[in-house]
Amino acid sequence: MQRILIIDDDVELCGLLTEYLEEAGLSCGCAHRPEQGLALAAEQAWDMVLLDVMLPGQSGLEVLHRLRQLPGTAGLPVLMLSARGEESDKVVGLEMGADDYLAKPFSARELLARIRALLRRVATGAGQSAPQIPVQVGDLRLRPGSLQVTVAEKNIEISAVELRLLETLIETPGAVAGRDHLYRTVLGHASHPFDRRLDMLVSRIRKKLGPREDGGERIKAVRGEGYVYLLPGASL
Amino acid sequence: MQRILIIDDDVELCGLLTEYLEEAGLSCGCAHRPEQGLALAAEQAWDMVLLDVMLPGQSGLEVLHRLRQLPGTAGLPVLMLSARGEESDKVVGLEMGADDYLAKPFSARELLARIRALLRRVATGAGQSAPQIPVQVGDLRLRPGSLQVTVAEKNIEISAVELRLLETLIETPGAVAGRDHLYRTVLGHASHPFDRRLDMLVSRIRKKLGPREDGGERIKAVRGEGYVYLLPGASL
DNA sequence: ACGGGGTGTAACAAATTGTCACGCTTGGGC
DNA sequence: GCCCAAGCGTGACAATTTGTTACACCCCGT
Repeated sequence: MQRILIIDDDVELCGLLTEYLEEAGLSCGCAHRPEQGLALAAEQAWDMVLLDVMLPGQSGLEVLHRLRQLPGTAGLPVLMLSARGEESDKVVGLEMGADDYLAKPFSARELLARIRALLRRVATGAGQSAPQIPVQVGDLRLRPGSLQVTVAEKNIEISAVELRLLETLIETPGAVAGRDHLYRTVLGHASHPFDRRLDMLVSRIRKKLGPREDGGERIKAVRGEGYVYLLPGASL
Repeated sequence: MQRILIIDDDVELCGLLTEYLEEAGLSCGCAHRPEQGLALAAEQAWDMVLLDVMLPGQSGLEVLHRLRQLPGTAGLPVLMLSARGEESDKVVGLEMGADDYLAKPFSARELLARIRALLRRVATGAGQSAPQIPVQVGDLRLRPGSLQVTVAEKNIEISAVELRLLETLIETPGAVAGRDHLYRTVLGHASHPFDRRLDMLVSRIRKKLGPREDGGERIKAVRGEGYVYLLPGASL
C-alpha cells in the first residue's frame, strides 16, 4: 500500500484528507509542524509528500529544500498545496522542485487524481532507468536505485556500495554467497589477499541494520566460504 | 594493440622479451627498477604487467601490492616471473594476488601462451559483469568499469561519477546532451533548481582532461540546454 | 592447551561528492 | 549601446563514503 505524508498545519484539513485518501486505498501520515514533518520523512519510508506552502515558522519552500536533502528521498515526489491560488506561488513552487502544485481550495477528487498521476509517473520510472521494484525479505525492504532501505518500516541510511552488497546477499536468502562472487559483484573485481574491504562492508551493514526482529543475526559468516543473509527464524 | 609492461632488472632479458613479444603483435614497455615500473604503470595504460619477483631494493611482492593500489589498475592482470623455480615462491606470488606465475628459465613460447591466456581471460570479463570494450573519441579513450581514462596515452585519474558523465557525453560526440538527460543518467534523478552538481562535475572533468590536442575546449556548455563533447577540430 | 588462519570491528586516513559563494558571460529588452 | 538577470565556471570548504591498519577474538585441527 502506498504511503502519503501530509505536512500541513491545518489539523482539520489533515483529518479530512487522511480519511478520504485512506478510503481510496492510500495510507497516510500527518505532521502539523515543519520539524515534525521532516523528522517523519527522515524516519519512515514514504511514496509521496503533500506539503503546504504556508507553514508556521518557516516557508514551505524551505521545508521542500530540506526534504530533498534528506538521504533516501531521491525521486520522492512532492505535491505542494497553497492557500492562495496565486500563479506566482505555483511558479515558485515548481521552480523550487515540487513535482506538482495544487491551489486551495481544491476538491478531494482532484487531489486524488493528481496523487495517482504522480505515483504512476514515478512508478513507471520516468526519472529513472530501472523501474525499481522493491524487494522484501523478512522485515527488510530495499528500493534499489534510491538508496532506500527500511527495516520494520524504519528508514536506514545506506550508501551505494552497501546497498549493492545487501542486494547481492538477499538474491539468495538463506544460501551462502561466495566471498569471491561478492567481491566481483560488489567491489568490481576479484579479491586480493589481505583485502578486508568486504568484511568491513559487512560489519558496517550489520551495525546499520541491527539484529533481526527475533534477535538473531542477519548476516552470518561462513568460514572460508562467504556470507549468508539468514531468513527470519533461521538459526546460526 | 595490447600493451605489456615488463618490470625486470635484467636488461638483457627485457630486450629479448620485447623483441619476441613485439614480433607476436604486442606492444612493450620496460622498467628495470621498481620505482620506475610503478611510475610507468601509473602514467600510462597497460593491458598487462610482467613482474619479476626479485628486484633491487624491494621485493616484487611489495611492488605488486603497490601496483594494485594505483588508481585505474582494477583488473589489470599481473604475471609474476621468478628466478628460482621454487614452489613456495609460486604459492606466495599467487597468494599475493598475481594472476599467473612463471619460473625462470622459461621458454618465450610458454610465456607468450600464458600472456595470451591471461589477456583472453580478462577480455571475456571473467572478473567483470560487462565485457567492457574501450571507447575512443579523438585522443580520449575510456575503459568503462575500470575507471581508466587516457588522454593521448596518458592515464587520467577519474572517479566513477565523473566517468559516467564522460561516457554519457561521448555517447553523442558533437551533439548536445540535455541537462536533464545528464542529471538522470549521471546523478540518478531529475535536476532540482539551484542544483549545481552537474556544473561542478563538468568543471572537475575539464580540469582533469585539460585542453584538447589542438587547444580547443573539450566540453562546451550550451546555454539553457546542456553540454557537448566537441569533436576534435570542431570550434565553439 | 596451542597455534594459525579467518573474521569482527574500532580508529584513523584518503578519496569522493556536495555545498556555497562570488565573479564572469551571454543574450535580450529598452 | 547599456543594463539586467539568468546561466555558467570554479575556488574553497564541508560532509560523506570508502579504504587501511591494527588488534582482539574465535573456531578448529593437532
